[in-house]
Amino acid sequence: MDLGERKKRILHAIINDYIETAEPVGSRTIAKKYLTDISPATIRNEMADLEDLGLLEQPHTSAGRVPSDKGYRYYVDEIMEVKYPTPQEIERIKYMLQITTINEIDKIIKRTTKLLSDVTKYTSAVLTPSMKKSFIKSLQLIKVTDTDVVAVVVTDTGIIKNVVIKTPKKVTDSTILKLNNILNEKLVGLSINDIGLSVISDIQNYMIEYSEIFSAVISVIYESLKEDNGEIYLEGTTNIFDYPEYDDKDRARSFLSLIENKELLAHIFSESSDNLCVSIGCENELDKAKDCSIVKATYNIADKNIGTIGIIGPKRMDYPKVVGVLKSISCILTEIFENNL
Amino acid sequence: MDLGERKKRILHAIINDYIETAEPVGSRTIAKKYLTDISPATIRNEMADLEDLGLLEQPHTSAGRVPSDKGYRYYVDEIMEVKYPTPQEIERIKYMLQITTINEIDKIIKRTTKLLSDVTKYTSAVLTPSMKKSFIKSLQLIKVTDTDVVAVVVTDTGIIKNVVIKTPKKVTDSTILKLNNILNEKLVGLSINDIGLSVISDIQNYMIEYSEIFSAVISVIYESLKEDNGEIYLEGTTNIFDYPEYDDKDRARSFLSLIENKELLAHIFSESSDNLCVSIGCENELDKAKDCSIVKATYNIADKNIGTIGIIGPKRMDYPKVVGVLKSISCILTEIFENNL
DNA sequence: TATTAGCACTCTAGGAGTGCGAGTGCTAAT
DNA sequence: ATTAGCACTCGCACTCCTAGAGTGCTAATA
Repeated sequence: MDLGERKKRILHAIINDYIETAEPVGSRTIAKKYLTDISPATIRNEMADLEDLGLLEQPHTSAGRVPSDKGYRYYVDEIMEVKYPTPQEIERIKYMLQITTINEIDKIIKRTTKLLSDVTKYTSAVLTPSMKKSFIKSLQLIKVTDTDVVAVVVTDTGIIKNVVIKTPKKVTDSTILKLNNILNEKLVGLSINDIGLSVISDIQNYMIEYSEIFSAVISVIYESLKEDNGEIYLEGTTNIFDYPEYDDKDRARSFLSLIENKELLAHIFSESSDNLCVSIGCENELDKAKDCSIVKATYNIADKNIGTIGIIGPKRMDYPKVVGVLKSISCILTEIFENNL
Repeated sequence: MDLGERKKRILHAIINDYIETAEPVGSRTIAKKYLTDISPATIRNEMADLEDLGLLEQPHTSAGRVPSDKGYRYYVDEIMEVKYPTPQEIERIKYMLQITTINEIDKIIKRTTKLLSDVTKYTSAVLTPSMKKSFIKSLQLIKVTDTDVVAVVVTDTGIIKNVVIKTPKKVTDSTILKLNNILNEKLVGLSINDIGLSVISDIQNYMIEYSEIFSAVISVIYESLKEDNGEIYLEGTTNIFDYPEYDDKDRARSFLSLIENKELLAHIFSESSDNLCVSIGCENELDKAKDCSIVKATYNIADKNIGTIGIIGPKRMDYPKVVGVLKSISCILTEIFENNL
């Protein structure tokens, strides 16, 4: 759909103004503030056209116009220019994320989340890599007591996971050593999805004498890894109160209850087809998310497109800025993880 | 302060009614609904007395009375009878918390949090044990790559913590083995607070040949454990929207921003002097918590009074129920951890 | 033919005015 | 000591009204 230059300019102006003021925009405002070369009357005619096309909406007769979901979509796809952070800002971001005495992925992720919400003033969410897409880099059993064993799994994506195992009978150091050797030999390099019955029964052949302990160990490890979908970190959840569209109690509640449900969020943020993805209002699958917008970008660990960072906010969102920030920060993250793993 | 039987009954009735309805309570209501043997006029006189004593407040002339913080305090200390869950409910709670294939403390804690908010309809918070109060039960280094080592610390309180260490030069398996042996021998049984310069330099004598790697390892482990204050889990954060006192946007915001700050919450919940503690309104140190009430109880792991479960809600809280539930569940938790560690 | 000025019309937000109901405190009677 | 009665207070909800913002249409203009 090509609108023609003037309609684009008008739509652009309306969306800019609405994003800034949260008030329906009238023709006079546009003519005065943005397009002094066109008269209000002309703008009115164009606005009526844009409304017919479904890009604008009128809350009621005699109110100004408000962008529709479709209008925002057109704006994001065809009109807006992404506002990237300045080189200075980029440097500052890198500085804030990188300096850390203890180089844990978790820490960097948490800081990123905070940074995102600070910079954008919206709610930010970051999803850590899921076990499922990772390969096992190391698997070690640690004997804590005679019947308590902890399995420590380290992946190529830097996740470290502990699994507590209560063994059905006492284990000795030498049993642990033996199990360790065989588990390492057989499982290192595999992904969770690769571990199936065939692999397990294959290993079982090697350890008939420990079969009882082995079964306990492997099933617990397997279950525990399988159910790992990555973790969600959130920041700036109360930022929505700054936006008048959430003055309404029910809206605020529905937004916050969406955000409270970590499984739901993990789901929303995990299905990352594109490197950057903007979902506006009704484009969101979930009913609860139908009056907000979600922008998400992926970052890489171990060359895999594996984690997601994102922003949840009102549809009236500063898309150019949010998209710019997310793109930049996802690149920075990828870069940091490249150098640190 | 002894009020006399009638005043107590009246205060009791007012608080009950106010907790139920959230509306200022008038003398007529009391006479009709609760104390049919006394006339409204008498109740009015008594109410005036109670107001003089600072136990009741009047939002404005010609409105009913509302309990003051002091009034709630008197109610909690002198009047209310704790409502414990029924034996059937206790059984159900035990059932819900205990059945778990993978016996991780984390899981039980998360379920407890959810359960608390489901049962009480308020916001619940659970604080996991802090490293600081725990003793090291096992400390193992795992070599992941030539320069990446993971230290796994297991405590008597069941916390498992991973510390990622980048060594300044390559380490061999035998170095790891040696370090492991010495660290275990020297540190197991100590608490984090016990680890000081003297202990560290003592160990250092044993490993002059590895001093470089050792320094890296010990400092990272020490820093990482030292900063661990336990983690906060929250559930039911949107429950406050059910309570009309939070219809007001600013109140809701201030409540939610209190809740958003995990460090603050951890602080509030960590200073547990008593086994059960009720803080009403102004009794809370933090300004942001001045218009809500916090009830918390401690649970034990390894015979140490170490974790906290709690409820945050409006001052108009169902104290008898909340106190009963918290007392019961903290006992159940202690019991579960006794049998499982 | 595209643009614009003018104008009648529509609709909402917000303020003023009003009556009702709930509740109180005081006084006098029981 | 308790209670009935009554005058008084105050907030809430309701209605009414106006001002203001914005539209769409029509006729004039470039």
